[in-house]
Amino acid sequence: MSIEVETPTGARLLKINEVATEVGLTARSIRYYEELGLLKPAARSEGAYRLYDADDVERLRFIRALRDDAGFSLAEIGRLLEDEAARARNRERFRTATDPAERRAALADALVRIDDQVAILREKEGRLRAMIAEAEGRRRHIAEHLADLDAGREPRHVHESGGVAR
Amino acid sequence: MSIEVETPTGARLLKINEVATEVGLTARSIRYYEELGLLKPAARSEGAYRLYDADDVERLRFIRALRDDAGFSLAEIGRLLEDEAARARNRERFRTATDPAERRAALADALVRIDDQVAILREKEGRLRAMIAEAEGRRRHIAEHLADLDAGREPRHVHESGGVAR
DNA sequence: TACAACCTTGCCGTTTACGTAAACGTTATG
DNA sequence: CATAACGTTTACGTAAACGGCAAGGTTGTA
Repeated sequence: MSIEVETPTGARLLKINEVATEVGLTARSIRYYEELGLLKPAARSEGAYRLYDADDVERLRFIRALRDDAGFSLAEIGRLLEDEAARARNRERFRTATDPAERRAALADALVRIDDQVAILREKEGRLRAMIAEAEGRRRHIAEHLADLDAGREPRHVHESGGVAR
Repeated sequence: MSIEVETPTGARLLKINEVATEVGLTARSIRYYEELGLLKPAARSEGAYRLYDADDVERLRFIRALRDDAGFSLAEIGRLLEDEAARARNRERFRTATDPAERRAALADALVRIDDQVAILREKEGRLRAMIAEAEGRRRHIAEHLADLDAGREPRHVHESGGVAR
């Protein structure tokens, strides 16, 4: 009996090592994330194999980026993405809603959550930019001293040899 | 006998808990960073108390920012800041150099290292910005669906309920 | 000089984020 | 239908980044 389960839209579902390769994680990490409630595979095979759809893959990619690029802890990521139970509820809520008002509400919720995510990412970006600005300040300071030296001028009061990076 | 050791420029040296409060770290963390070779206090008191100067404080602030704001591991921070032995060497090299060419070389080295730091921070910023852009893409996608719904139009093919954040 | 308030070096404990192996079930293929 | 190649759960192991003692020495002040 084949495992070739298909999603409603016809896309293939991936087994854990397939998604792992796809998104650049290990199967162990993915299972761990599930244990933490960060994501649940869209389905399980007859024999209990985890099966992931495109949406899961996207979520895993996002998790990885939040971890590697943004440097968030898994706990923070959990808060950012909300818990998996709510995700499943909202997913079903949208999929099965016959009432347009219901579907609208689900989308509106998703919008608010994304706005929160963007705000948090923007704040982090701001702090990073501040650090860069500071580092460039130190750079200018040193370059200035260097210029003074090259111009034969004596440094007035070299209070330090140049700040953090010596 | 007082501990009031003074730096060449007359500034007071701080004891570990004083710097800890100053930069927002714990004494334990600071000792751990020393153990990892991230920084060594400028001096020790007669009775072996750690004594930090303004330069150390600045370095600790930078370490903290790299950890909290940029999300680097202590190992990465170590690579970014180079090892403490080199720091001490270069510090002494600059302080004691009578020859301007020597001093120039020390400053030039510092400049190169800061440039590296800035480049690494910039790269991180780039990845963060990419994430933000992606999140905003998702946001637009959802907003569009929402607009369609509100306009009474039927969604053409709601392949998902909205991406990562549901 | 007595003493509280700090500091020192061990050293063991804890949380996070997985790695790794055991023992066993599942799936695709010849 | 045999079997290799994958998957499952369970559980113990580990590196990173500290927290928190204990046992003792140091410092500023009364």
